[in-house]
Amino acid sequence: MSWGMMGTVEEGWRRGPWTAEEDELLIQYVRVHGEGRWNSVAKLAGLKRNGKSCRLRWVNYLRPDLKRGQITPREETIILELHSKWGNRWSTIARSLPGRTDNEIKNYWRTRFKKKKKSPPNNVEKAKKNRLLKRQQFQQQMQQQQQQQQQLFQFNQLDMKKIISLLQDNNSGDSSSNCAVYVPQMAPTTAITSAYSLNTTEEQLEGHCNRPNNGYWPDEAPVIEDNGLWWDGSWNLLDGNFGMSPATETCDARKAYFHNLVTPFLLG
DNA sequence: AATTTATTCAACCGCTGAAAT
DNA sequence: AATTTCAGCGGTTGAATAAAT
Repeated sequence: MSWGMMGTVEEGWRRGPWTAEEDELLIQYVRVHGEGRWNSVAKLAGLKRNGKSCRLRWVNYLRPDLKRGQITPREETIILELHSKWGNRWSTIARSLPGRTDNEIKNYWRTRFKKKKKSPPNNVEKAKKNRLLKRQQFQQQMQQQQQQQQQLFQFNQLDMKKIISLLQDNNSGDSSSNCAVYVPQMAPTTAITSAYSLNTTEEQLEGHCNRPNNGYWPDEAPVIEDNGLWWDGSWNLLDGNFGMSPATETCDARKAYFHNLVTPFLLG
């Protein structure tokens, strides 16, 4: 089937690129009926599109919460990291990138990171240089982020100790309370570079998906990392805020924040 | 300026699993 | 319990566009 038949009706359904009018009909439909029940769109909205096509158009293009524009370097970092963890589970990866679709992420990864099948011989050297440059830039970026993370982590550990000692002081009046404090430990550098180190080859990039040997994937929900951090937190961490209150806030405000953070972990 | 080649990405397909009948 | 319907997923295609020759 070629796009030469685009827009033709086969078995009653239109195919190919959507027109502005069709988009408007679909938007109206969702406005009235909500998402879902895609197979009734044709009947209720007067669209000659099958449910599958309608759903895809909405999910990948018309949804109001979609983020337009290019993938940012930070989003790219997340994509690479999550792909190294989950492989081609695009929808899982997309859940950690609000406003981005699995299709978008899949296309992005495939066009930028998937090994090229063939390069014209005279371009081989040029391509190699470009790749090396990009890899070095990526490595440099990662190192900067790691340094930031380490600094923040050290700083936050100090802060955390102060808060904990304050809390323990507060509780010391009650000798019967046997408090145990859970302090989340974080590896100084999360494994963002795990699959993308300086020596990473493109072959490794393509086949680096570290699926467990037992062939069984960990729980899909991309919520909690091994080190106990949430991905939301990781984004903030990359922002340099470590999932905390903004840098402009006072130390007291941060302590209050930490108090709230730590209190749930106080046992006893 | 014209042609060829490479890249991007919207939209499709087949498949799977869950829910409904 | 078996069948059908539906939503969602990942892989693939090919038109449009950009870059190279």
